[in-house]
Amino acid sequence: MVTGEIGKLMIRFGLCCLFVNEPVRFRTTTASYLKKLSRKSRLGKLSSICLENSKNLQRALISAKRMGIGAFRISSDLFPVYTHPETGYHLDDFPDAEHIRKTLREAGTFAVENNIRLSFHPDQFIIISSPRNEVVANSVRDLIYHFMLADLTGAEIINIHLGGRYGSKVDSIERFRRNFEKLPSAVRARITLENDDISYTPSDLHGLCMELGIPLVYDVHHHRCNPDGLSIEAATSMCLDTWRKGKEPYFHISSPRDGWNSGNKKSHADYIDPGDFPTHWLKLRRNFTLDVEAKAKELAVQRLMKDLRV
DNA sequence: GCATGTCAAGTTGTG
DNA sequence: CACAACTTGACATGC
Repeated sequence: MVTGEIGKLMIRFGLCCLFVNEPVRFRTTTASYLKKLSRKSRLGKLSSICLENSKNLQRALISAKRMGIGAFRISSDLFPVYTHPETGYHLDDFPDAEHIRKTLREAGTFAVENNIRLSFHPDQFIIISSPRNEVVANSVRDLIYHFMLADLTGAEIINIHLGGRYGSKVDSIERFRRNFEKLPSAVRARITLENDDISYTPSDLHGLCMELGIPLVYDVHHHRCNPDGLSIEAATSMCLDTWRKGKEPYFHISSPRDGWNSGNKKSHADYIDPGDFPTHWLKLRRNFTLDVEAKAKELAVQRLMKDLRV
């Protein structure tokens, strides 16, 4: 059983990228270090990091299964600095390329067999709505990198934000719409959009998502930081609209580290305050996945599952 | 061996 | 105008 069961409702709890108490350690490196190495030793080092990270993904899923965690967000750094302009590389450049592919496919099979959903959440540099062509081009490249990993592991979701405002949200949404078409259709099929904590609310994104067929990931913490006048109930149902039947919606939750009355509501706390979980969600008639964004990682997921079963 | 400084990228908001 | 915050630890380096 990978889902929390509350009455008839099934909530699938998700962990983001890392564990604090499990023997799962993802390695990384930096472009400035790689630049000092010859091409051969550079590729050797990267190959061994990527292979180890792929094995760690398997370990991560085994741990998730044991804990009843039903979704896992894979770190964008699984293959470090893959799209860097100077030290970027391709999987086929590696001595261990086939071994890495096999390891990632096995992780994907394990996820399917154990009903664990996989996703990616590329970071803040991926901006499809930027007025700067170079930023858009880099973002497209990075999304294609994410797609490669998603294809190997079977991850169904690549979740991004709309981007900056650049003085006009309406114009920026229009640019997103145009630039989105530049993505290969296989990549587009995995993209979701999430409301953010400073600019784009569920109301801002709903029309675009409906038109382009992009599922809207509802982050209730961001909605509280960056409200649009909609109640949580209304925003939830607006986001659910964008997920076609049979596709399980994603929600995100977190609690503010310094409390709701502080100047800084955005930083994430170690754990989720159960009071921040919208009671309305317990009455939904649809199953959903809830990614828990909390610093205590799997401990926070386990605590929230326990708190909600009371 | 341990402490420390560094790390590719964009954008916004604060001081 | 400069810098921190999103996230975020892990690594190489230097003592």
